[in-house]
Amino acid sequence: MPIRILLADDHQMVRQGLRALLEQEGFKVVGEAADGHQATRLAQELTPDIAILDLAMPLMNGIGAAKAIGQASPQTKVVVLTMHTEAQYVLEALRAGIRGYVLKSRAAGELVQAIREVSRNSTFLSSDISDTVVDAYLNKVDVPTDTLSPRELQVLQLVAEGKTTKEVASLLNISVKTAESHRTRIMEKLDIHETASLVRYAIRRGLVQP
Amino acid sequence: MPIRILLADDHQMVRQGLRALLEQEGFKVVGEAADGHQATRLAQELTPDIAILDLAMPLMNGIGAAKAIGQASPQTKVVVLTMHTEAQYVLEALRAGIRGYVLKSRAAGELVQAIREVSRNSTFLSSDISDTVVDAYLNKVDVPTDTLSPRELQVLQLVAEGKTTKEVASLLNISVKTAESHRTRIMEKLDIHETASLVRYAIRRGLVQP
DNA sequence: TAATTTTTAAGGTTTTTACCGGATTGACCA
DNA sequence: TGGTCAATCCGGTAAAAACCTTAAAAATTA
Repeated sequence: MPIRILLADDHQMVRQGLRALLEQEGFKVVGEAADGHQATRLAQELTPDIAILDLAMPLMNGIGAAKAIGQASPQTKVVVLTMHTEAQYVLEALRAGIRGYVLKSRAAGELVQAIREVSRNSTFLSSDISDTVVDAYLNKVDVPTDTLSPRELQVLQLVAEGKTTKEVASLLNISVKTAESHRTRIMEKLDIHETASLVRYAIRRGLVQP
Repeated sequence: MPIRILLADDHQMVRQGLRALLEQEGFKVVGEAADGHQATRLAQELTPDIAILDLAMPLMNGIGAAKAIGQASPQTKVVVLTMHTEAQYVLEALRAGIRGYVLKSRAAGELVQAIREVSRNSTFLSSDISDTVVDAYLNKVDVPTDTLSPRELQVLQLVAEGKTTKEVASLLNISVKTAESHRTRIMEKLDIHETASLVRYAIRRGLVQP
């Protein structure tokens, strides 16, 4: 029985390319998602063996999606596929429970290898990921953590993407007032008082692309 | 005789995926490049019919590569493949002599269509490209793009720094209304509709630090 | 279990934006 | 030299968004 895969990347063209590559290798791509929300919903519905998640996605980024999928479909193992080599991203992903971390700058063979390793319960990190990062994770060295709650991170990402409070509310299925509350609280916590600074903060945190 | 294609994108995995898709369609990918320099060299060496260029590449970006290829291999037609929908990217690309502009967020079919159109000397723009840009292009109207006036750049920077419109006005010794109309005009020019996107644009332009 | 944080929400107020308009200056061009 | 156009400037009004305060389930943690 082929390994069943969910593919999440915000660029349809990239997804189609990856699908072609993966199907050549005998994997079965059972679903595609363009954002973290959709990925989570599809993971719950399809319970794929592997979810391949881009880190930079709108509405909900890869980290958020990894956590959500861990809840919605525990048997699904997550492989992150990204351009980011920075330690911060890797560690955050590992803490979110991902099993593989593959760089887009590497050959497709690495993704294939990652899928095979992860699906037999091992882990896989692209060869460019420094050993120090892994050490840091294993030794549980303290890295400055976000004081923001998961929900707040979600709201922050959406705000930084340019969503209005109304849009945020409807995307998260909460009232406008609640969305407002979240944003107010984020600003309080971060001691930030304008949207522009919030956007810059979100970019520094890697929640959105510049 | 199949259409001969040069593929340039800084992510090997994406290139491999696109190659798979294009070869399924009967095109012949004769070369791959990971940056603008390499793309230019290969274009000169291989004189492909079509060069597909990502805009975001190291060493030399897609625009620079498009111009260089126009010199090095005049018979090669350039199709830009990117995630950017902003007017200034599109127009800049058009001015650099590109023949197709395709968004990565669209289906691969659009890239195929673009290749066919361009290779028979037509042009192709992805359907998400704003109508105003298309109009500007079709009417050959010289629409100002990133040619923000000095005053507008000033306002943009202040806005991106988190200054309120009121603060901008007082810093520049103009009325709030004037500051507002500057910002409105900036957004018009850039085809951007929220402050958050404006901030991200300013960061990309290097006007402010993230 | 108790304490705390998170997430949710509303009512009333203030601020900002969107959209309409027009005026002036200076540069460029036919 | 008169016309055009971009840049700069400013105002009114209606709508939208943000802000302030309060608060109560729900989830987490101690």
